[in-house]
Amino acid sequence: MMERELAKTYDPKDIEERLYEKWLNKRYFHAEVDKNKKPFTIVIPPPNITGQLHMGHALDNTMQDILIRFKRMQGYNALWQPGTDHASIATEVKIIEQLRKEGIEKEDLGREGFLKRAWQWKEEYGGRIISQLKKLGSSCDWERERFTMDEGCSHAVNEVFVKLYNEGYIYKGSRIINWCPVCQTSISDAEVDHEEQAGHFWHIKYPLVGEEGYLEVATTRPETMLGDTAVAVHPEDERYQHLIGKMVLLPLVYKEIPIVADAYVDREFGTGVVKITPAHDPNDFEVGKRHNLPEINIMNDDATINANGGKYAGMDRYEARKQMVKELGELGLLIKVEDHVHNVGTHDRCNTTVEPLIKQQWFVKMEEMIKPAVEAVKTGEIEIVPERFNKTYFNWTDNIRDWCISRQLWWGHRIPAYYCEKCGEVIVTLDAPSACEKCGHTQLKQDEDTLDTWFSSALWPFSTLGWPAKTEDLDYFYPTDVLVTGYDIIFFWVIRMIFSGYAHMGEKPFSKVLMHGLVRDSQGRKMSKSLGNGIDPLEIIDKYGADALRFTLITGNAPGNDMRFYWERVEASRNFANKVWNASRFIMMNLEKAEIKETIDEKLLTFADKWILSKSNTLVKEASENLENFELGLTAQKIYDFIWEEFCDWYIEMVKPRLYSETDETKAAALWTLKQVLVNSLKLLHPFMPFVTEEIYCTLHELLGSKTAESIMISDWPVYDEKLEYTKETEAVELIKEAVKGIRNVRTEMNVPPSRKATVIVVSDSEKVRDIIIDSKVFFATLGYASEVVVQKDKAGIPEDAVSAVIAGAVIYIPFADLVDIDKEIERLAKEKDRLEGELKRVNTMLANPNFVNKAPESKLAEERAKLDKYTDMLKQVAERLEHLSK
RNA sequence: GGGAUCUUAGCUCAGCUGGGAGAGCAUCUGCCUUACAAGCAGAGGGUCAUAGGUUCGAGCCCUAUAGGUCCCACCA
Repeated sequence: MMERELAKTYDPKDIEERLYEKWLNKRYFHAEVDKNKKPFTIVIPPPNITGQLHMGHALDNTMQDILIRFKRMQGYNALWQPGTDHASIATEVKIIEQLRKEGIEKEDLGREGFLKRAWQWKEEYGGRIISQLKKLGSSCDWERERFTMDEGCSHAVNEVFVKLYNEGYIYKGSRIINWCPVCQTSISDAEVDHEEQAGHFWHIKYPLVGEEGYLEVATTRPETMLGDTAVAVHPEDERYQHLIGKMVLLPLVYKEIPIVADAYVDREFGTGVVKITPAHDPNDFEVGKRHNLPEINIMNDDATINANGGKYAGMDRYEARKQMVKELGELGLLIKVEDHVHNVGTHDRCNTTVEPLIKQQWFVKMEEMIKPAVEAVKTGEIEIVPERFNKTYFNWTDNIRDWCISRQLWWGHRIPAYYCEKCGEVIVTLDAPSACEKCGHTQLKQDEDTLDTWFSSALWPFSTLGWPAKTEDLDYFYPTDVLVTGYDIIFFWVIRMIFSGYAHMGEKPFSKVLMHGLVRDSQGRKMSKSLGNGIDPLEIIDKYGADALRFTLITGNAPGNDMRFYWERVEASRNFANKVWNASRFIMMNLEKAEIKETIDEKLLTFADKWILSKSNTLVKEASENLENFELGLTAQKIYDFIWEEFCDWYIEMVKPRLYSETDETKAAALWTLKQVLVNSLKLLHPFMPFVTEEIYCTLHELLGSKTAESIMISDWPVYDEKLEYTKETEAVELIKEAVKGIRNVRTEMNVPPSRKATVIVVSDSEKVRDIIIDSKVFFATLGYASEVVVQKDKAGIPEDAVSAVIAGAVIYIPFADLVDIDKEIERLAKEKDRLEGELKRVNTMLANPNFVNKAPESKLAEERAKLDKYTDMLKQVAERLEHLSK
């Protein structure tokens, strides 16, 4: 008796949690250095501790889990290294929000107090996303879970900072950076989104000094006038050449500023005159450097005008703009205002318009460091899949600018730089120095800033394995094998990990990068909080099970493409899980009454058995290859098709008569084959649907009294076996399938219900075909509702009123007497005739073309000739029938 | 401005190196057949965006055009 009664429908709820617990308890996810095995390593893109599992995570982690489970079964020492990211700015914003609700500002708490609060927050919520990943079935080695701000990772961060500083790659400089006035911190270029906004183009008169006239300057940000230190024209612009070197009077500020010549100016655009505000525009900053112009900062950190703005001081940037435009108008200096659509930089977190400001910040010099990273992708040492993302990658690396890494935040890795309060010496060291290296003064102050959150994630592939210590883990698992992530994160993370890998490990961090797209809603929109169109993966798991969710995310989607989410697709996946469940239930119901041996004598196998074994074997080959190439969707589809169509709809149906018979001597072979193919299929499916496959696998082996098979996830991945290529048997079954389909088709067309059995007469002049039919009469009875099967060489004795199905090599007659509608039958045959004539025309045209005959490969030629014979024969049969009936 | 990508059945999408158009859902017909109605059997439905080109042969390769989506970019 079966120890566990299998329910009629698959209910994931009963099962998933129990199995996950079991996997954890058995430590199947855990990997340790084992020199006898080859490693296969994936590092997780660490989710933010602020995060809740969303569809993107679900997709990303399902893909990783599929790969890691596949490789683990293949015998690799598979390590999936998990962890979370402190998410500096995201978390800090969250905590500030929380504090505000309590009426507390972060400054009230002070740095210490705030950090204490942040750590509390991390303890409370940081594990949430991890427990959600577990619900998905992720087989991460949780014993190795890391956090970007844990001791080891922080140590790695400091080590890297000090190293790069000493090598001259990290420098502190006064440069123009992107400033978010709301978050009150600098941000990197990658964190700026460009948003097209409708704005205005103000044309303003800048009067010439010492002569009549003015220069017309157009600007989108009039308030920056307060910081103008020059106007620029193109050196070869004839309109203005004579004015170069002269002065204009800056309106409202009443200060004389020079007219400089710079090739940066586009003569064609606007008036060909540009106001230069070095402190508030990155281009102007460059121009200013070239012409030694003063940099006047006119803005406070909250984007109000500062003391340099004279009477506008204290106003918000937009308020000042309004006021200044008004005054310019009154002074008659405003020529015109045009509507103008332009790109405005906004902060990707809070959507605030970013202000370019000159600030003292820390930077990483990129020019040299990026080189190996470019080279690696160019030479294919690192392969991005799909390849088209190479362009995205190079687009960034080719235009790389120094990376601003300092942030005016508290939650994060504090920059390990110390300033002597007496002599101002900057000391960058791993441990806080007790005295100034230069003057011996003991009052030192650590830099207030923290590091960009991506600074630590850039080190993730090796910091999690113990770097900077030379650990065995590092030696064994690094470089990792594949990185799976969304294409939206190439700049932030992928590139930075790659150059960091080369810089600190002297080696690439991973060999392949597998990119995936976004999960969108059913209308193709990005899922977002503000739209409220997000779908909670946990809700899907709750309703349909993790397997269904996983399968949905993987199928029907090409690598790197975005996908739309439909509940109907989850339902279809759930239905598939249920199909697998029920097929297994059926097989086990039969197995429990029988004794199954491990191996079987090939001679006992019928041709149907050999056919399905052959098909299953082919699937093993294709699935393994496709997985190797990261074609996850294609693999899933093939497994689905095989299980549902070939195995369930055909093989299981074919095998039923043998199972129900007490005397059939091939019954054992049928059971053996069922078990064999089922186990094979479950294994192939396991990476995609880990829970249902495990449950069935264990129940099955329990039933068979096996002690060894304790979990499918540590079982061996099936291996392709040449011996299982049964070509002859496969051909035979394909013929049977054609015949059965023909019979079913004819019967349905004639509206004959399955309850009405009928004699089937198969006529073929091929002995081979006749033999196959004779051997498979039983299939005609069960699958084709035949009461009797007659096989003959010619048409002798065929009743007048028989309907017929023509297949390659045979004609199948079914005499129905009363039920046959001759007109309908003629119509049907005429349609078939048309079809065959069409096919023949195509084949004939091809074969009549000397170019085709001469140039096409021999195999293709043979194929077409075979078709010619086949269709000619079929057409002849159909035409004969038609003629016969038309009489 | 540069780049990527998409346009295939009513809907959402597959279609891997060019060799007779596929799936899921939806629609229609018949079946509660002792694994599964979350199922079974059958059917209908597509000049593969348009125009050229390469090729014996193009949904697939090349060029152009139209429309959609996305990324990057300092035109003030």
